[in-house]
Amino acid sequence: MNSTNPNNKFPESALNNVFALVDCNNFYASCERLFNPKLEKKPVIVLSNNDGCVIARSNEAKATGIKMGAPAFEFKELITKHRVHVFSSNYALYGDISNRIMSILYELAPDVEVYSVDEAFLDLSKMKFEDLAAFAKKIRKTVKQWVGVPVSVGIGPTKTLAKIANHVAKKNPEYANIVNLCTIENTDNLFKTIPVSGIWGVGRAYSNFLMERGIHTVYDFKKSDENWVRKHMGVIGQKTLFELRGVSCLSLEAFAPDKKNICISRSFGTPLGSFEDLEQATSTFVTRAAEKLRLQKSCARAVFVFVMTNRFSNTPKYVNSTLIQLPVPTSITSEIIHHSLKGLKKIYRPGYKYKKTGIILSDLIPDDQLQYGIWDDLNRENFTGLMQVVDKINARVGQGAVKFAVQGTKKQWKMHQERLSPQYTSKWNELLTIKI
DNA sequence: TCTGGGGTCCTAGGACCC
DNA sequence: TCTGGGGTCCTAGGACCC
Repeated sequence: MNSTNPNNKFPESALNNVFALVDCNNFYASCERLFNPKLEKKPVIVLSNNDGCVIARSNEAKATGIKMGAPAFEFKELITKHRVHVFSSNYALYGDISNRIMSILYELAPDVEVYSVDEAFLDLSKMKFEDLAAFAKKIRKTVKQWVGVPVSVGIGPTKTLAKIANHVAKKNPEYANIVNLCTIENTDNLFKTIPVSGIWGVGRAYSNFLMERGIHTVYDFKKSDENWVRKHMGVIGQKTLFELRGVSCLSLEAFAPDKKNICISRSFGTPLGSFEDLEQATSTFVTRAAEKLRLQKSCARAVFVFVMTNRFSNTPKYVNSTLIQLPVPTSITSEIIHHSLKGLKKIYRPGYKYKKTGIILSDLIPDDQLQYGIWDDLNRENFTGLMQVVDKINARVGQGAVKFAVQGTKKQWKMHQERLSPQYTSKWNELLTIKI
């Protein structure tokens, strides 16, 4: 390992830090409720693409026994029996609601790290200790009042502890969605009641590993030997251990770094057999990925293309992929499509029913560090200008307003979304109308 | 019938070099 | 009869997150 790797170093002590984690309660389900108040107190679930798996559940839905991440068809009976309201995922809606919530947090707190669509860390180190509880209440109240989504707030001296605090706040109604570990007398007693799997950074594999060795709770893990943890869980596990002991190893990252890979992939509603259909899907994926690429002002040096048949069915299976080095780092959609389709041709085999394909743009570099090849005969300036115009039109008129011919118009590969709610906040013709 | 999508980081081990 | 050692780079795979 590189000796300059900063990951080996821990601050001596960081007890003066205070972090908060603000996390939306059952976010997607709460978003669906916003425009549909009849759903209050009713079980609500949201499904993944193609209406496949359960990816969000209201508390009432959790109580019915519907499992997170499991295929929806396994719960058909429960859904009917408990009259669960089912929605296809509506990412345009959730993204917009998320932006509104985050902008409130930016307004209320000095330093914010948007960690995911429904979570943000706040650095409250500069805030007076006695003001923390009131501040957490203010966050909850403001977000609820201005946007309508309930949130939970966990506070602690490290990010990992703030995560745990949030976990406790959500699981135990008596805390009313706010837990501040800094003011709890004996956190060890609390930690004895939380399973080790509740720790941020301890997933399924590690929690099985730990439980087999008698480490069942957060408390057990916190008391584990540092070197043993380092040996079996690497530097990340060691950091987690330190964080649980109150030593801050993970700082607030206010600025999201550029992506190192950009991936677009989809499962198809109906499996595809023909090359033309896959070609249309693949070029559409490249188009979206290249938009994202240009948004962060990067160019890709390679593109990875993959295809696969349904891994669950008994039909003939085929999985293949190819990595294509682009002759010149580029963000020009047509150029990346050209190379991707060459790759697709290489791995396509007729006779299979393809369930999923995708592309990954990789080896990304900032677009101001380009080195053009000597034999490059493409007029890059013209194409870059064209891309800017296309991006502008699509941003204004709507995604896909201007397309490449190869993307086709039939969209054979479209998803199943039988229970999609309207884009209440981001499409003019789907705005909510209220009759008075 | 029906099983998501998009990311990151770390580590071990092989290739290669001197 | 002998068969080094240290370093870098790359990749695949495994872990995690939401």
